[in-house]
Amino acid sequence: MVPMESLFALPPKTGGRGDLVCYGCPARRSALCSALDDAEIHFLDAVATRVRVDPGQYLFMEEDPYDHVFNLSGGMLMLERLASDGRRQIMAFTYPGDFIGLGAGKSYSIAARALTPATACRWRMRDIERLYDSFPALERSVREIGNAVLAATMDQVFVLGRKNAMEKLAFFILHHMDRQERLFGKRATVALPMTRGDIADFLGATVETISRAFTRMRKENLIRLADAHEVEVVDCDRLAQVAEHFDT
Amino acid sequence: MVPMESLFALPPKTGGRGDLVCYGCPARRSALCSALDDAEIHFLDAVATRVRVDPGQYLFMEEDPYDHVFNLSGGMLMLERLASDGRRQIMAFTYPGDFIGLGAGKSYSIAARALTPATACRWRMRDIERLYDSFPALERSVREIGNAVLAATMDQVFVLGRKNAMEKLAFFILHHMDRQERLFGKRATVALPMTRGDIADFLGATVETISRAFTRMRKENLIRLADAHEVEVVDCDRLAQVAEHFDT
DNA sequence: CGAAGTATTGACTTTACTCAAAATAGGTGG
DNA sequence: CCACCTATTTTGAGTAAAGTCAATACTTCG
Repeated sequence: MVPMESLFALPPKTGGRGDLVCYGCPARRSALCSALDDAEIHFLDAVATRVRVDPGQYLFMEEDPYDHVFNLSGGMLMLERLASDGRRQIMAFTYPGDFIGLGAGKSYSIAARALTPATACRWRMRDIERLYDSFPALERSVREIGNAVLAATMDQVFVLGRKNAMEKLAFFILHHMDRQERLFGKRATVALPMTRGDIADFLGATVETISRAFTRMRKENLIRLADAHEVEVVDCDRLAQVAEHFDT
Repeated sequence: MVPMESLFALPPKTGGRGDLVCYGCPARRSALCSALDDAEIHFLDAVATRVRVDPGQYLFMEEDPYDHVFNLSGGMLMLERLASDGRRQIMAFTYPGDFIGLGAGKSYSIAARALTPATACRWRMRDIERLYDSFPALERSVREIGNAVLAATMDQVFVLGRKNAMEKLAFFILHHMDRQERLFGKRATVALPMTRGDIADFLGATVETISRAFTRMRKENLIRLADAHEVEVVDCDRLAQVAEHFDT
């Protein structure tokens, strides 16, 4: 079994080619950075700050003034919203290459918290907006990222509004399998570094319901669990069917 | 009681000033169109088609090729997603001035269906994208609209994932009160032209649960119902408290 | 090794769903 | 304008899925 840590490895401090960190960055081909070519990327690099967050720590919190955007280069974050009475909703789990900081208003409406050790590039909104003027492709990329994030959020709305516990969890596992295949290639297991509570707060359920759904999937031989955070999908097609429709 | 129809009145066929429909359009100050001034707006007008949809009819459907965007000028639409087994999730109810057509991929991921008689401006995506090159402010507007829509969709995620029936409905009524106040000014009642079933499919519940929540709010004197589609909010602050937290 | 956090399981409760029926509203044609 | 038909809304009664509370097992990490 490949240790999960290795999947979310942090990027090297220096690039492989030339002198720019960007050249060797695992997020170089991400939706944001790929908008600029190797000749242009140093404009983005010049106004970037590299930040690092340890598990459990926040990249930003809900009330922080909304004046920076980020591109995750290594590790995994979760974007969460907390209500005054303690109820929590997780909006997304983010992977290397993901752009973070889409929003409106004067403060963030979500907090970004590290699930694994993570590194990100940070830009002041003002600097990014100035770059939009020089590189329209950059603004186009951000707009398209926004469209993709919106589409994913609408998927989540459907799942939360209209799916039961088994369907929700099947959707969740398949989503992460897909993301991890794209990033790391096909592998034996799906890594789920978040807790059962985190999954519950993403899917609009309770820890117990999620735990029972895992157990049920295991018993019905849809998945195998090496440990709580390593899921082997036994029958992908059948799991996809479950995600589509499951009745008792 | 002001008839609901009048709120969603369709725009006049010709503008009030000059020869451009845009000049007299109720959506002239909308997030999209206000990106261009009176001198520039004719570039947008030149490639626009005006379309009209009757209640129950579709502006576009889920499978249609995704190659047009719209700006609603009059009436109300709902954006809905349908699953193969008949389950439906409504993503939004749109008001005059709303931009419609944010998304990703080759076909729409939602359908847009008229709730009242509605009119909209339609543009081919290709034409709009060409205008982005000449008017960066237009692309900026669309990007910002996307951010606002994403924020609203995240609110919906929280509501669906973490709120009970009474909280959901309180949130829903207050949302539409707010939108209608902004558009039409403060008025005695909130117009809800959609059916109970539509509300249920927006809030991730059933018709019966929504109907019972309305009845309960009426009995607790939070609202009064002239008829099923005209809600008078008796105590706005208390309704806001209910939206925040309600227990039995 | 012990402590703390996390995960699972069990027993019971509750909220919302389902099915069914009655009441109400809306629209059409006579 | 009224009667009838249909769709919508409301209400009731019973059920089921998920929530709550509590105990136990398992991990991780100092």
